[in-house]
Amino acid sequence: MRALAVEDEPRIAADLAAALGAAGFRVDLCGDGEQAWFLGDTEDYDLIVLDLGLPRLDGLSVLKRWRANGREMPVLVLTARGTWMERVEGIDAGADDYLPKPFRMEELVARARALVRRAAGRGSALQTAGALSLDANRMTVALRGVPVPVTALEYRMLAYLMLNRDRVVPPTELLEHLHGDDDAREANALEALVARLRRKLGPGVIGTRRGFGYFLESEDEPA
Amino acid sequence: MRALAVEDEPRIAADLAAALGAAGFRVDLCGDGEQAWFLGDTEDYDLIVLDLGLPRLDGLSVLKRWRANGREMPVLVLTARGTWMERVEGIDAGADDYLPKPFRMEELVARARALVRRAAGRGSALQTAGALSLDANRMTVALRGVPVPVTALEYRMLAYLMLNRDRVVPPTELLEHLHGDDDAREANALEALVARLRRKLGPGVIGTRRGFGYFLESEDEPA
DNA sequence: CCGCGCCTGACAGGAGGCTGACAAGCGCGG
DNA sequence: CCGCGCTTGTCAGCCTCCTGTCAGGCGCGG
Repeated sequence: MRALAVEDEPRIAADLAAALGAAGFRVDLCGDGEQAWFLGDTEDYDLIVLDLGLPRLDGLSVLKRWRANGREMPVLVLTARGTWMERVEGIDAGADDYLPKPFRMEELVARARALVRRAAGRGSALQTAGALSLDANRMTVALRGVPVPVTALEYRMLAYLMLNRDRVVPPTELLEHLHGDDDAREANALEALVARLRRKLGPGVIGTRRGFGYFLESEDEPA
Repeated sequence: MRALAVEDEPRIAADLAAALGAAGFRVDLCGDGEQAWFLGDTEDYDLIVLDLGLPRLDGLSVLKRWRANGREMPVLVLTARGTWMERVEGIDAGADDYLPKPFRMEELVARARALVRRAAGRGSALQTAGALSLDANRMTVALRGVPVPVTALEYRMLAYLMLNRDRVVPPTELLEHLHGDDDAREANALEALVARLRRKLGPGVIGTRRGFGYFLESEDEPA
């Protein structure tokens, strides 16, 4: 678990390093805005504690640059200037949490842990098959990274096919999974569902094995 | 949260009352030094905003008497004569913060909050998602920095969604969290709650994934 | 070339979700 | 102790979007 502490005041920096270190982080220290920006942009940190008052490059600018470059690591912002405007700016710049000085070290560590915990829960629920990817957390579907709007039923169908990839799933099994077994529906309902999905996803995603059922295509095999 | 505003100029006094009131304080007004001293000495305020130029008894003297009597409440001093010497005097007299006239009301409110927070012995903890920010200590909600009045139940709902950001939360889970699991409520109660919150927060904050649940929108993804 | 299986567009019924109104519960102040 | 306002669950109506059904057409396999 790596952490970067950006703080120009040596005493506070030392305290930060000690507290985060005791909490199990491997801590890098940095007291300069430009260096902080470089480190955060090139290294992989699990957490960054960022003071706003920095030499050479302001903390808010550093944060904005990171976010502009797509860096998503959790950032905990510290500031002595706890005015209303500062807060709004910090939030807009993409801070995940905010702590005004003075603060108790225990609280910072607690908040840092919460941030890391939250970040860990992100994005791990992604399943992919070919160009298709499902996010089980957000219940969303993306094709080649482009989000595709799907309904609840459509999503469940894709999820089931994803679960049974490299296998042809019979229509009866799909219907049974999508609805209660007791519910009797015409086979055409499934076909309509597949048709609607194919219209959204395009060809080469859901394949048909005539007489057997449906399956997810691997996409890399030339049609 | 009670506040006392000591200011003899009626227009400024009215502005103070309005701003502090909007910030969640219950405000007492007072334009007289002796009365201010009496109030501050006998009532329990969480914050006092004190103008220095007062009739009958000077603001600094009032402040000194309070401190001499062991009154520890946070005092924010206002003065038109914003010289350096004045400031030192104010701090020596026991002021916790100092604001020269003219000032922006937002800054006064921000400093007032900071004082109250500091007096409470802990820093405020902000969590943000998109344009939304929650203050876990004060149980307040702000949208793009603008405070939004929410009820306790509404706050808990937002807090739970914030805790599970980047995830669609099923209605059953939300209901279970908001009330005891044993408590059986109609699903419509949740919908009504969401509707009321959306009326306060506007669109683009609480999203719906039909058939799955609710989630906090990240501000840039239009579902 | 034939037939069956699958696909597709259109459509209507219905479920899920939204909203305004209302009333009971609750705390707070007088 | 009473009254008032705020909060919140419930209800009914409405609206949107989903989804099953139907009819017809295409195409693969024989």
